[in-house]
Amino acid sequence: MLPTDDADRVAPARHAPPTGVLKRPPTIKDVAALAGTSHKTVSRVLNDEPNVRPEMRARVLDAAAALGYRRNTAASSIRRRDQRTASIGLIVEDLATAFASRLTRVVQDYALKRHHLVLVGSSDGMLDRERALVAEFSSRRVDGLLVVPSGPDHSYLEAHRQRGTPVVFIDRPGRRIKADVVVSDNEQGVRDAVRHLAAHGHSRIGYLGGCESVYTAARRNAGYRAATREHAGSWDQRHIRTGMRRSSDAYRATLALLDQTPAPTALVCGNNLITAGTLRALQQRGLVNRVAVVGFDDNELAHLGQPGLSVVTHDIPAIGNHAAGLLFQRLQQPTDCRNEHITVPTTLIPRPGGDPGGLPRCAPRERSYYTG
Amino acid sequence: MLPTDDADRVAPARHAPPTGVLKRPPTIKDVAALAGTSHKTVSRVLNDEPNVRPEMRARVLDAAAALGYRRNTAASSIRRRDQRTASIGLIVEDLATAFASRLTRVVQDYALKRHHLVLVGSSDGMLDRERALVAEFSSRRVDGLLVVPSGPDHSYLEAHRQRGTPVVFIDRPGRRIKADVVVSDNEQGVRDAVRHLAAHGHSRIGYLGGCESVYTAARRNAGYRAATREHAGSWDQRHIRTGMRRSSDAYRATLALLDQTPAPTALVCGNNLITAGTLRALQQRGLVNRVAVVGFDDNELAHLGQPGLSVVTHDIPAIGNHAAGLLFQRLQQPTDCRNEHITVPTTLIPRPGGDPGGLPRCAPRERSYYTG
DNA sequence: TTGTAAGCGTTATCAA
DNA sequence: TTGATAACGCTTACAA
Repeated sequence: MLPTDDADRVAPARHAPPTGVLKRPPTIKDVAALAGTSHKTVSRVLNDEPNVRPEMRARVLDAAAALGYRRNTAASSIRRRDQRTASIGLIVEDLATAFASRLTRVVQDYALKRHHLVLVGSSDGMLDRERALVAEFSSRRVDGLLVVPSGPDHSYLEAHRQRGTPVVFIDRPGRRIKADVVVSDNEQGVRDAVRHLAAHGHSRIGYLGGCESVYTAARRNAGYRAATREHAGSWDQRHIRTGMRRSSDAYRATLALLDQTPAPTALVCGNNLITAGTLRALQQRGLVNRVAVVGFDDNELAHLGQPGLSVVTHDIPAIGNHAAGLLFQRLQQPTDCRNEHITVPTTLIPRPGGDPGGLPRCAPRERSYYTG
Repeated sequence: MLPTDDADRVAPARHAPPTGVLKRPPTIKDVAALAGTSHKTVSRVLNDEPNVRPEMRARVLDAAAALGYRRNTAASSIRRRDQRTASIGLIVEDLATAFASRLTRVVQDYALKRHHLVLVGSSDGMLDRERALVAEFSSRRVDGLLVVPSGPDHSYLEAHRQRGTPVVFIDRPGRRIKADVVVSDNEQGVRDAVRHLAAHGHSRIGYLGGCESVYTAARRNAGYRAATREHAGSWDQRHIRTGMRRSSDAYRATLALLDQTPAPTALVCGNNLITAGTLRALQQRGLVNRVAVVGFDDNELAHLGQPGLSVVTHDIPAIGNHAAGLLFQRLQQPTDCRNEHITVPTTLIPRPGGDPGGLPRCAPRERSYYTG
């Protein structure tokens, strides 16, 4: 390229060019030229540094606006002392799920208020995908990481922390590493569900839960056992089934529970997949409004007023805000090394089956659907 | 800082240091020092440039691995000729919705295969938020933009295009600007719904639609009118209601339709909010299995085998892949300026109410729920 | 095949 | 209050 690097410019720099005539994004040098000052002064203005005459400041801002100037954050971050990129990484299991997308939305809103951007990735529950995403985010020099962890070992994140990238786990703790974590109160959630059903006169309350190897499932299963102990004597061990992986597992298990004598009059489901299978089974037996069901996890069905289905929901805004809050706290005070473990209460949303025609007690989330 | 910038290093550089002992991410200079070569050679290896001895290559790769080196993409992008950042921006209305999050997932997978990252933002349907997000993405120098457009004027994007950032609209065209766009075939979707109901013996098919000012709603309303013209004479104009904004509007409108004589025996709903209101009304009248309903947009209810509810769904994978495909095509051939308008067919998923106990014809999307 | 020097757009240093 | 100059981590140009 020739010494005069104006070759790719449409208008000569000496005249004030109309907006957007550059083939490439304008730089502070372009702004400086238009404002008739040095690029350092432009930098001062754009970074709200002191010691700039108001008149000069206005001239620079005008020039920047006229050119549609936007700071190149890449160039900014490599030069600045703290190397900060004003971005954080978030790894979820599957962004296409309701939990992950709502969590992401909350985190993004939190970050955007602080002029940070969120890079998101889906691990699909696979550790190698998680590590690949962390590596990708690391290339982008994210200032911090929020991770819904997958797999048996997250000690690899220790290196990132030592380099100044704080890590906060969400929904379950990382393994083989000590770090901040924000989880739902899964155990209490199931206890609330059982208590709710008992308060409505149910004495035979069945439970369908997931695998003990899954952190949240284990906590929920423990919650059911705890509730059983609380009401000792009035529960039947034959009414508990755990280890379910698919909705079809729950479908079959529900049919088996219903075939028992006496059969449970109410069922608590440990997650949405299980709820789906259980509802199919109840439908098949024509028991949809006869057997009470409390599901776990947020469920669109409940918001549409599905009769007879109550749900224990995650408080996703609280989870997201706590996690993001912890991360930004670490970003501001990198010295503080206490590992916090925050447990967020769940919410029981009752949907009594006795009033199927009524409006749902909680207004449906109008914005949770695509309405284009 | 002193001339020796090793001050913040824990181990001296002359000894091979164990992994992760730097307080900051390692640079190519760190790798070069460990491999005993120059940083240029390291760059060559990392960029797969020719003319490197295999032995040297191996030494560099070993050193990089030992240090946990990751290329700083920020530094890379500001220097490289094309200024590419290997990232694209995606603006949706609300990431917390099923449509947006599934679309985002598809786009991310497409981009990740090409080693690109996706920055996502939610406009909430507000033009000023959309512009703020575009500005933020512009600071990050995204290589291209995918936009679900909001508001009356998107000509501001012209400047970005002229600077080499291609734009592809999704779900509806941008206004006051010519650009590529990928949309669902909303009109045909409603026609399919009407045809489906007619084929099942319905002759009084009602319709509840959204506001004409909304692009997709207008197309769907037009689809119903077209279907009406196709079957001239057998339709009752009193069975169409449009302009609905909330589910409560649809709730009331449905009750009004049902109060007519003769009442419609089937209803087509223009979007999910409307479907929710309609189902509430049918529930109240005890007509859930008596009046057939076809909803528009993907709907969790349908996947759980809600009896009597069929849905017209977006083909979100096709939409996302087409949009991302168009964008990457533009990135590879910036000269090609034809504006493509791609219409993606919708899918009708029938859920006959006559077989409420049966399994859904399409397997439920097991992965579409949070199952933690 | 390898290394030196320059430069990207920005921020930091320091002199004017 | 301002600006010349260096530096960030990397890629490009070019010389060895």
